[in-house]
Amino acid sequence: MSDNDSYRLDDQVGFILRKANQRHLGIFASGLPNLTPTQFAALAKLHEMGALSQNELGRQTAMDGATIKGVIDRLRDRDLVRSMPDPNDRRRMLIELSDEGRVLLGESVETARRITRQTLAPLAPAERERLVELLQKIT
Amino acid sequence: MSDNDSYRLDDQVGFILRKANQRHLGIFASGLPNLTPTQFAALAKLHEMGALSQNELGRQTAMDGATIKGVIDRLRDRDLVRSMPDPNDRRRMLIELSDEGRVLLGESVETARRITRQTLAPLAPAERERLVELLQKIT
DNA sequence: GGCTTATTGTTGGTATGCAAACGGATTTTG
DNA sequence: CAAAATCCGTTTGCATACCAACAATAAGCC
Repeated sequence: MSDNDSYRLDDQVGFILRKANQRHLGIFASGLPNLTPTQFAALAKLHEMGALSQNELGRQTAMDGATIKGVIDRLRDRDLVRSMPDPNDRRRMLIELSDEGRVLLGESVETARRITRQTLAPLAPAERERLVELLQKIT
Repeated sequence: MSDNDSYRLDDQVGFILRKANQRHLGIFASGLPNLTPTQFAALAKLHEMGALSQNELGRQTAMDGATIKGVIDRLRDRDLVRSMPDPNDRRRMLIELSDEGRVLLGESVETARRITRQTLAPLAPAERERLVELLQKIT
């Protein structure tokens, strides 16, 4: 039945997805060396939505509780975000952008746009929309 | 100039790429719980190409030297691969599939195919080829 | 041959990322 | 209202990932 020799790793979507992601991470690291993609995502979401609980910020940025905690810890160590207990729910920590975080984000957004363009540079304009569309569908 | 409020994280290809990859990793972990995607990639490449040096295997599977080392160490601990010094180049370690590794790979390939199908399930057949094609281009 | 350069594998450091378990707080439900 | 279920943040353990630095070896060049 199953012909093992016909399985080519390089044709598998998971492998290609991992490589595409790798390339993007490289571009990101070159463009914004002092912010990781997840750290930037957290700052960007806080700017979009205002103060959020830690777990809620994790959901908005596709990180589980254990991961978002480390990200927030490192951002707080650099004074890019502040955290304070939610007065309405004693389980929650409210996370908000600091002034420094807002400034850094502002300085970084244009570069972030360029990173997106650079990642999609090998594609024709119509293909770029198509790729994003297809990726959205499998998410 | 740059309107910060028009930057939406959810539209950025890097963020979507990360989420798509996350979904695939979840599917993979459900289907093949005792093998990570990178471990499977290493076994599959060794089957495709025969014995390889450690670094060369890393290049074939898109892992840098530090990463492939850990993967090989864990595979060797489980006797899925063997490693031996290359007689022609004393810097190199030759890595090859063990019989156990070959058996496990054989048992896993059909599931791996299913994982690929499942990852692409939300797409129509024509879209699946298109997505893989576009991802290849940005790699 | 000898010198420079490149390659190979290793180590240490930092940062995701997920699972599982936990105590505390809140919400749901009977 | 009390018990059960859920949610919150935290910790631990494991496995990628990349970078930078390093020693040993090999390859290239004059």
